[in-house]
Amino acid sequence: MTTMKEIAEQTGVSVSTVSLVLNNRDAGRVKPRIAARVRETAQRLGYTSNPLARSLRTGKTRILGFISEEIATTPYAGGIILGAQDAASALGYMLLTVNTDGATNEDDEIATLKRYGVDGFMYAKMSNRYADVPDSLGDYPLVLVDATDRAGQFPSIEPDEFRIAYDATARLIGAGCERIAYVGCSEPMIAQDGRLEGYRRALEDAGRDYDDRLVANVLNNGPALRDVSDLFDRACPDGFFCFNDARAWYVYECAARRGLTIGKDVSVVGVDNHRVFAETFYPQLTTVELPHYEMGYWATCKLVSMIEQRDLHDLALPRTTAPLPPLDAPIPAKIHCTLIEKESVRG
Amino acid sequence: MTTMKEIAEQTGVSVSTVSLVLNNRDAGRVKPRIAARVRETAQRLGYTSNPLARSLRTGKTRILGFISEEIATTPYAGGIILGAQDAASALGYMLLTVNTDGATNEDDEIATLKRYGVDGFMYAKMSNRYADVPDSLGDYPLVLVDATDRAGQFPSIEPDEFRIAYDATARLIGAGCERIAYVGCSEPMIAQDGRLEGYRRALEDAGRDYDDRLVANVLNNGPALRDVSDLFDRACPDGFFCFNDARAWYVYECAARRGLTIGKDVSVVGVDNHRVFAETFYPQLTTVELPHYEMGYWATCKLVSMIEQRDLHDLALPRTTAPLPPLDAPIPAKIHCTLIEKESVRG
DNA sequence: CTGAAAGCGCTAACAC
DNA sequence: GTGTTAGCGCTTTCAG
Repeated sequence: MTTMKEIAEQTGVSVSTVSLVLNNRDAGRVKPRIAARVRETAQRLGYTSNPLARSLRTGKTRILGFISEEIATTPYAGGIILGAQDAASALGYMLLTVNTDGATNEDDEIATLKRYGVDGFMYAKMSNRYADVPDSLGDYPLVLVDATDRAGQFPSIEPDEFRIAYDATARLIGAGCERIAYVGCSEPMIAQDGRLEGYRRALEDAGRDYDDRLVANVLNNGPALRDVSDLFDRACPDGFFCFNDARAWYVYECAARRGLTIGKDVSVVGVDNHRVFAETFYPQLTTVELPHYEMGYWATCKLVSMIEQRDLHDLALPRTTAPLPPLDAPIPAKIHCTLIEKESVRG
Repeated sequence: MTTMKEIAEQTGVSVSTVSLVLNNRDAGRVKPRIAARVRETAQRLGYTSNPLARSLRTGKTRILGFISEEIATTPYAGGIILGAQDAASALGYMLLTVNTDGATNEDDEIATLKRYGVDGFMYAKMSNRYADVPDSLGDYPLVLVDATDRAGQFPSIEPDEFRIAYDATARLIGAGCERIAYVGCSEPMIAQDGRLEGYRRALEDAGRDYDDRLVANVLNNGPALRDVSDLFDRACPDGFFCFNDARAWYVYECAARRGLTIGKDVSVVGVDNHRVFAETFYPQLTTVELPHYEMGYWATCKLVSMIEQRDLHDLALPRTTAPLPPLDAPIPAKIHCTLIEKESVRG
């Protein structure tokens, strides 16, 4: 690793001059000719800055702490982290990712991240819910991902749950379904509340009555299969909007047991259906892919914008081949899905 | 953040003394009484070391670089990372995780990790295969995870593929299956080669002939379903060993279309079957859970042992509630699965 | 315009 | 036994 000192020696200038030039603070301070020579040697020697040494003076490490509680329990955590990493990489940051199982070790992990000098934190949940931000995070720049701060103190990046459900239900209506069911989640959370409301509103806007006999909110466990089975028996739905892939699987299973074919006898729109299913077994299936990657990406941009006091939308410099959809605009999923940004109250 | 300087001032000693004490290098160098007072103020002020400042002198950051190529494309990446993080945390390290999509940005990401001063690297694949280690990693401590270095230069932590298949097949034999099929992967890789061999050997050890009409090696795509379907038709298997969950799903689907019940008409042992399936729909199913968490955990221990020149098995200090299985010994899965450690040739 | 000097928090020779 | 000193790589006054 070449250092500024080496560049200074080889160019015949002082370290301070090198520092000025290489940080682009040389306008009107260093002679262009000298600056050029410095840059040239830096180039030649393949200089890259040592962010750790820099941080000792500046107090900024360009490291971001990413806190997630269920990295291992869902297949979708990866998407968020990937997006966050790409954005961080494009913006010259690194991600220090930690996992907290419940709240037991959370404060420890946060303390460790602080020791490593992170400039800010992302606090990610794997399904949109209200979250209590640990006190220890209070004095740092912080963005919530797929969650909302219950206290309204911190900004967040989350999917537009209402619209997901509204669009999904509208599509089922458009497909000619008469009895559209919603298989939701019985835990209260933003994702569930927003989607139930979107489902209801889409029905009402189409001049139909909301009928709670068509709704089954279940957990992801044994009794769920029976509950969904009951839903089939009591309401004979011909269309299903499913909260997530696990819920959709109950529907597939119940349909299979009744000899009903997905895409022919019953229509299904699910959120985050596992690709193997959607593509291989049920090509008729309509899926809404939650914008995990985009959430991670935008959350990182947001966080960096807070840290550097820059405008959020100046920061979107995707390095990925596919263009990143703007916040609050349709993103490329099989059904439009919108990302929303919630500002903090105090913001 | 309190510094050594503050501790020194408050205790009335010099910074060097504080440093000696707090690094436990005070034996016979600092008076016990003084050492005790230093420790006491450190405690009182809640001192935690600044690893970045330390690294400037020592050249060691206690940061590990974790390189993975498909963090987002498989639900299992999380398990490996989680295990790696837990081990790192227990050993006083942090993980800097980067994702490389193919080889395009790999060298960039590696360079960045080096700039951040990582002490060593883990290079993880998401299914056991031969890997070409990038040259840029050559001069660092390195452990491969779920992969083997093609050049045999670097150590690796991987599952015992042969034994997975051997045990799975033996279980099917024990369950009374007469015509046991293997639904494998048509890409050549360690996982596939080892499992096919384990399957074959288990049959032979039971005095049966290997019959390639009972084997269908497929990709995870459209034609796969037809190939598995053909397997059903040509060989009428009553037992299946499946390479992974995607392969198992083809079997479920084919069985369902023929009115066959899993666990009654056909027995299935699959690797990494998705939990929702295994537990909710097919409780009769036997699954082999790959030890993802353990791989990440042991790989980290191995890497740290190389960095610190300590014995690997002194390092296993699991912080998790469940005890971590030793290397090369049965681990708690529904079928025993063994982890093996491959030493580097030069090691 | 450029360089010398101080210092971020810490470690490690080397004096005393 | 303990303190002084120098220095890791970098930024940032402040002289000149």
